[in-house]
Amino acid sequence: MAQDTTEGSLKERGVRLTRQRQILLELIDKTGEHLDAERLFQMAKERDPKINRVTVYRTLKMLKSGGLVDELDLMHYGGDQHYYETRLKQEHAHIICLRCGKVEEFFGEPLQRLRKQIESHFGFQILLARTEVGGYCSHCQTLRAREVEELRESLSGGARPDKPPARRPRTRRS
Amino acid sequence: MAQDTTEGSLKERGVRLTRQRQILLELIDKTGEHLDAERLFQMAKERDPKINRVTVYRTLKMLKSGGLVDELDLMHYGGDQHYYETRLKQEHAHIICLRCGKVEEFFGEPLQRLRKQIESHFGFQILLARTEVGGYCSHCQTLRAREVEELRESLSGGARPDKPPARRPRTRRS
DNA sequence: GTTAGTGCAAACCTTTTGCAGCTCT
DNA sequence: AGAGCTGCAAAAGGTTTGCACTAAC
Repeated sequence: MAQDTTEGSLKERGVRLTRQRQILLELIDKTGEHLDAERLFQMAKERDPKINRVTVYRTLKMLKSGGLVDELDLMHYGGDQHYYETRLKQEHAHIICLRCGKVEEFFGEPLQRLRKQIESHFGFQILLARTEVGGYCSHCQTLRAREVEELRESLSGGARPDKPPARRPRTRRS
Repeated sequence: MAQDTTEGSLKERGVRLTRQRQILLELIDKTGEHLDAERLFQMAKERDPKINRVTVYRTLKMLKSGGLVDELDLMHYGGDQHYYETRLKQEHAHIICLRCGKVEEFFGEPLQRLRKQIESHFGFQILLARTEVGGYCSHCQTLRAREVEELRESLSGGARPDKPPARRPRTRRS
């Protein structure tokens, strides 16, 4: 019987529910984080060591074009990969702290208002929407101010001219 | 004398205004389209055949981290590259037709409202914001309906099971 | 039994990096 | 003069593709 999940939605369309897809769907639906393909692959490998990275990409592509997941890039914090999340949740914006990387979700009504304005203003039929916001979270604002101050001091002291923003180092593959 | 442009802003920071940068800045500031790195490179090459693709990437990176341009991806219509635009304009959302590729810009006040809500709700300091919307423009909605109908007919006729969405073919480089 | 889906290897596109030489200021 | 920038070549990261084999229905 088709459940009220991504899995159910696929069954109805006659998409085959392979073991690999079951694993991936459960990870995407039940994991509370925003996963990128590589991370998803690593997690899936724990349940099926034989699973291939390509299968992850193909599954994500299928889910995306089927409107079952949304693709984000979280302002490219951490690199150029894409992140994925189910569409089971209500529409929301993503708020990314550019210093600590924390991601918040915003569900307020201004989003629906914006959506409706766009639809009526252009006579546009919206299929996907995505709002991403980058900046400093309340916690990092003070820390950031301190960093800037220290930077200024070290400059007059004659030290390094600039500090690259904290980025996740590019991951090398096995 | 520093003009009220991206160029002026760079001079004030002591960034060198090389010939290459002048070309790129003018293209970005004055071109009405959303350019990706490759396109920008091709256009720049017409004015300076010696210019290198790497210089384009480095300039874009510098402008982005300096807050002088915004980076978009227009819902990955046309591929995985990024698009760039000056920040001289007021904040706006991008509306992309997934069928014809046309990009509209939305400047309405719901955007400011959304921004303020997010700032006050999380105590967040916004540095960048980006809203991208994909769907069908008013013109393509009817055409799309017709396509779906034709697809249905051809299916019962026993023809091809699916039609890949119209995508710009991946460009091979010289 | 069919046909969609998988794994593997190799390709692809976009972007970044190291380094020697050039050029703005 | 000298730090900052460029060009070139080469690499990296993320993703896609071709093809023979496997497994879901």
